[in-house]
Amino acid sequence: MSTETVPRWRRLEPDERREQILTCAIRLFGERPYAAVSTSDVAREAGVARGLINHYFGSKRGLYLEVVRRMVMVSDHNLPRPEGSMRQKVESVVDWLLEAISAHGKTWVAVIGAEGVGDDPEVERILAEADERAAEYVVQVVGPGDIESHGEELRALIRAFGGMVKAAGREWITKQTLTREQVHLVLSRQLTHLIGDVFPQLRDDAS
Amino acid sequence: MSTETVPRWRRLEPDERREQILTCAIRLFGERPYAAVSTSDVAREAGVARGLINHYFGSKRGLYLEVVRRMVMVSDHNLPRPEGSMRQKVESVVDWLLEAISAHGKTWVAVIGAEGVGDDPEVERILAEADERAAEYVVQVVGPGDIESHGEELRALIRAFGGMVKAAGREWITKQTLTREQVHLVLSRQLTHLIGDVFPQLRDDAS
DNA sequence: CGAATAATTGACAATATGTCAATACGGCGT
DNA sequence: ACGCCGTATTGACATATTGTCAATTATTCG
Repeated sequence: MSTETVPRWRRLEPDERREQILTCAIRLFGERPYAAVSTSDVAREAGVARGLINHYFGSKRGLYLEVVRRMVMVSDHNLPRPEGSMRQKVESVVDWLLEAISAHGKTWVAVIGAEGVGDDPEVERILAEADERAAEYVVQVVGPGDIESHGEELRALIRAFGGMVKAAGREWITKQTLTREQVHLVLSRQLTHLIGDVFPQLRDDAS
Repeated sequence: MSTETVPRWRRLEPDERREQILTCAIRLFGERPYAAVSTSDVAREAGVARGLINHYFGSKRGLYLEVVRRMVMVSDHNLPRPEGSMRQKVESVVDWLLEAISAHGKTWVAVIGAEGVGDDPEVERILAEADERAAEYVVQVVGPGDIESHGEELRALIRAFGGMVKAAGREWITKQTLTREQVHLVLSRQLTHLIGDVFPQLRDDAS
């Protein structure tokens, strides 16, 4: 006769439990808009009590912010530092950008997709930081050597270019109106033109 | 002795009341994220009972969608049809884009600002339609005459370019890292390059 | 001036979120 | 093996928010 008492719930390490809840939250927030996902949904999905979510993330908003952070975070490691001609470097950078996009795939689209009205300052900050990092990397690789001055303008240009990268990514991934090769061509050419022609003129005008 | 009975509330025409509520909603949703705006807030702001919001817009989400629509809607009227050289036409189109942006100002930024994770299909649809209209207009003005074929690719390119327009707009309006003149220069040059050099090559490659 | 119409209200029910004391899992020492 | 203890986890409670709808009242029309 089995006197084994089966535990009603498993006790996990905080980091572990946090991660598990976060995984479920990422999926649900990726499928439905914020308001359509209740903390009960997340709790049920994770198989835990709803209160545990508040214990680990404070509030629903806290959980949401963590999801956003996790989704846009890019590991600073193994960032390639391509060498060679400008053309080669540009193509490498664009390749890296597209790779980052396809890696996240559908999830990525949900992240950068416009929810519409109502910009949450904190969300804004997280996304802005991710954009800034990507821009910084691009500048490091394909930027001209002499950016002691007007470096801020250059980064601003690259961030603006980043908007085109995202939009082109949507055309490729979700709308499928462009192939990856086409997107690669367009972004490479545009970036080359931006760095080689537009930025110099902008710099000269400002002098 | 005044026997005048002052009415507790004014009775407005449905269109009028709808508009009034919508105005308040636009302001509030522009200031705070969706979840941080309660229908009670909107009702209080408009000086009406909360139930009236549901009467006119069905649900909070319905009100929100209406706000989004109103914010991204561009009147199809008085769209300029600039003539002249390609350079002039491009500059006119870019001017129009920037004008549309500055008209809405801060509000506009909130609209196209990424809320983060969780793409509402309906919101997505509204924004996509607005983008499509803008792209169509740009193609009509600065597109090459012979777009009987590859017109879809061209519109896709312009929509991608639209992403850069928005991002550049943010740099100008909110971050103030670029001036309007600088943004104008960048977008004009990039659009010219896109239409004149990139698209032809893309078309030839696909032939 | 009185009745009809419809805009508007306010109360009610259902659902979602945040809080916290009580509970029970599981490691640790004996 | 066994019981103790730290703490991960629960579950109930209080509050806030949303949607519904019959009752109310401002306004129009004869």
